[in-house]
Amino acid sequence: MLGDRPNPAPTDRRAARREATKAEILDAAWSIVRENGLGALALRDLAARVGMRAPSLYQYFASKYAIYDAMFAQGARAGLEAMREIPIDDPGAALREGAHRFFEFATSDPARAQLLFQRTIPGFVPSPEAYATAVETLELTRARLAAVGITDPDATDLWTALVSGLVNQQLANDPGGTRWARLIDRTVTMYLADVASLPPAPTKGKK
Amino acid sequence: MLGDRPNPAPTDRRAARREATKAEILDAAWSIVRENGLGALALRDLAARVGMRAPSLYQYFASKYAIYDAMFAQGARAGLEAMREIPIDDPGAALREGAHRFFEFATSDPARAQLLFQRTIPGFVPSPEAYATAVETLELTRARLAAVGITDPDATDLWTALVSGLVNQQLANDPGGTRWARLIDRTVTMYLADVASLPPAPTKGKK
DNA sequence: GTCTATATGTGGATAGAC
DNA sequence: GTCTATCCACATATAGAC
Repeated sequence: MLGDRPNPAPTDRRAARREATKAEILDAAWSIVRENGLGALALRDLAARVGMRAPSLYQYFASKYAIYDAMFAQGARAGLEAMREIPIDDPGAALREGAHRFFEFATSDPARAQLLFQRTIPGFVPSPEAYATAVETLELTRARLAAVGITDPDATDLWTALVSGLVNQQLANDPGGTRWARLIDRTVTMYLADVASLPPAPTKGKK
Repeated sequence: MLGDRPNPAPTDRRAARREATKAEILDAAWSIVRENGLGALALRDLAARVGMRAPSLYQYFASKYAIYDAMFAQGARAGLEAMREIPIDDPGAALREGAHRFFEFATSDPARAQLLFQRTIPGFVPSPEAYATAVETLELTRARLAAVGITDPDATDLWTALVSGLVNQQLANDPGGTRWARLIDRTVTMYLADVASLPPAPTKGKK
């Protein structure tokens, strides 16, 4: 039996090296995508950036979609972390801070936003695992709203529409600028006034 | 000189036939795009739908981008027409009707919305002529807001953010549903209250 | 004049040599 | 584990049949 396994436990070493290479590939993918747009990711270019030929990438990712999926997971994780640990001073402040952080997260990297929030790559659908992180972020937002006393589903949907609207207009019509960023506080104030003016909305039962 | 021009004036006939074929191609392109997504437009498929081979399309459009551009122009024209002739009963009603019409226009055809409002095809930029129609629609909205007494640029930007936010959330998270459509009236009311509560904003001069 | 046949270049992806 | 060679689908361009 001696010598049957020439590598007693180098498995973790291999795995670590492998993970490092995958990370390197993903970094290169992000740089391409940020430079030339999300749709401009070509495996040949990507391979060249990490000193490989295109087919070698298939040792690390099963397909181009798998690369997009890993990028989606990274982006979603970054978004979740950006939204974590917001100090709650008063009702309005927490929401305001949340809006600012999300806006900053989304507009600071247009390519990432396109990957996460628009379904723009033909045929690409994020895997359940990758998507779970995105859902977690939404849950966190929901919880934050609830902490402020907002539990009405309509009010929650309205909130997401407001924030996403500001982000979208900023990205589409004034990328890199502040035309819609300047409207965040006003929008939050407007939203809070609206929610306050409406009845708490009965949790169940029609009319 | 006689006989030099064997076709004295069939030019308009030819032109008419040609335009008809172009229209037929565009119709087929829309149907493909609505079925399989905006990015799924392949010239082979498109040609097959109109009984041609791919290269023949180049007799009618200089490139694939030219097809997208013609589609963009058609979409923008449809949007402009959808927003025209809104009866102005009272300030709120006109805005409300405008929001509903735009929402309906944008959400009723996701592929068209993607072409018009998201820059999703790599390398495609609408021609100035096609884009002019889209700008015209925005001007119309601006004029409608002005008719209601809203001329503050910030208030105008806020309006577009609100409407686009509702549209985006509807398309992204509940396509074909009414989850955000139901919030249009509430959003308009909220917006009008906000605009009314703020000072008219001095047209010029800082502070 | 209109379309077909054909060719080129660029993608993603796979098989097999080393 | 990385390479070369290759395949297939696609957009695109040109030559020539009808």
